[in-house]
Amino acid sequence: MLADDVHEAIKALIMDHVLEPGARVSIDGLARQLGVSPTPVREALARLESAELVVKEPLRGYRTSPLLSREQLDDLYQFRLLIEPWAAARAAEHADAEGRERLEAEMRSCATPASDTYDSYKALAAHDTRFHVLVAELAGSAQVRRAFERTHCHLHVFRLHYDRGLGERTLAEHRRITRAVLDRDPVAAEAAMRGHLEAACYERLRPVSEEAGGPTQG
Amino acid sequence: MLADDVHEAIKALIMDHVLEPGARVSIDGLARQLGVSPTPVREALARLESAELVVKEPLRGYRTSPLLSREQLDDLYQFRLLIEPWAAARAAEHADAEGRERLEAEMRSCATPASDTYDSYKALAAHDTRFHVLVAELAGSAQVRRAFERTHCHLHVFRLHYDRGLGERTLAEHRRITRAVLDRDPVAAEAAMRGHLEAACYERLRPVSEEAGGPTQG
DNA sequence: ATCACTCAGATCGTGTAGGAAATTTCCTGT
DNA sequence: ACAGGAAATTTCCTACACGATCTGAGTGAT
Repeated sequence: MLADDVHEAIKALIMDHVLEPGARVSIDGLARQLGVSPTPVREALARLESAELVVKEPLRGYRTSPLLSREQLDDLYQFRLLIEPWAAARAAEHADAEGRERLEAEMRSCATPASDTYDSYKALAAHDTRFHVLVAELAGSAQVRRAFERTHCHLHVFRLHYDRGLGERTLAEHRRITRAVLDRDPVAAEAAMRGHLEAACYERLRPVSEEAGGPTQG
Repeated sequence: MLADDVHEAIKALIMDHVLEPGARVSIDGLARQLGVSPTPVREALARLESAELVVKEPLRGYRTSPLLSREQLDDLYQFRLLIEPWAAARAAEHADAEGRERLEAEMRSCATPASDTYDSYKALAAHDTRFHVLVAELAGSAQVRRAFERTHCHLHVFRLHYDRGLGERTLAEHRRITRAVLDRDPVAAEAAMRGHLEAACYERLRPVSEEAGGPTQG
């Protein structure tokens, strides 16, 4: 299916900063560049628009979504803090043997690359994406999983700064969440996920405003 | 923009049961029926696919999304219970004067029609949709609002049974939530929203399984 | 006689090519 | 330097061709 290939190609172009945030996406230009006719490009862009990866300006064409503002990133992490700790707790409660094995396999696949190359970073980011989706999946709630996926949070964070916040500490935090899930300890899983997100949030939002005391959720 | 009109037209067809759940959606058929060429129909269907209102089977066409199963409806309300009480609390904390006025206006617009006609039911359902979106909006979190809207929960519930669960009690519960928000009482707003959703949930899922005691969230 | 398989016609999704309308850009004239 | 207008680019839709899938009849086997 050509339209699907085009869809993936454009997503990759956005992911790799070839199409920068806010850049105009010419429908004919992409068609020529990819060697196809405009029709499948239109279909792909229509889907990307529903996913909010591009925005449409009638009679003027498409642009890639702009970078998240400070407030929007804050809001994004607030949302993640609302659903992901909950998902981690439910995963600890409900994950079956096959699910726990998948979680262990994901962690094994990322023993410790941690080189400083761009590719290494991308691999780690891909692991991070898979890990969080997997936790949402193990929670047994398709709604929560889809809600998480539709935030495209890794894409947004990646576009903002693809050099910060992922490293050995991320893996250590993932291991802690994994351990709690495997131990069937919902309280520990929830706390570990909350801590993981708050660490990433503070890391990325630094300097962070010192309004009131205590973390986002209390 | 023709594609936008087609998009809205198809959404309306789904909403009004003209296109039944799981029904095949012919691309050429719709084009003839709407008096346009297939291209804008394809674009509209691509967007509806991203919104999960239709599903695509490659080389075989589109179908409207199937009805929600009991488990999926349960999952949907679990998700609503996760985000909407939170949103109600944040709305009570953060809503400004203009927001509170909009909430009051929405409630005024629905004094008490409550006739038993189909149109009356549709009007009430539309109010219900607007009310819940408005609460999410007043919470100040675009992520939560979008996550809620993307569930299309009113569409799904409407398709399952468009005759149950909406009535004077719904309005009374909305009033209670509104009062708590206007009183800037987050705890009461959260509790009222939780009670509202649980009432709707139990009403719709009856007979409900009697696993353990107490409501969904504990 | 009934059932299963095969093959042909029809139907529909998919991609291409071309033309109309609108916007943007560039040039010219004041 | 600024306003007006025309050319060029681009979006958007239509019309058409190709290929795959589904439907039905017909044939053969059990």
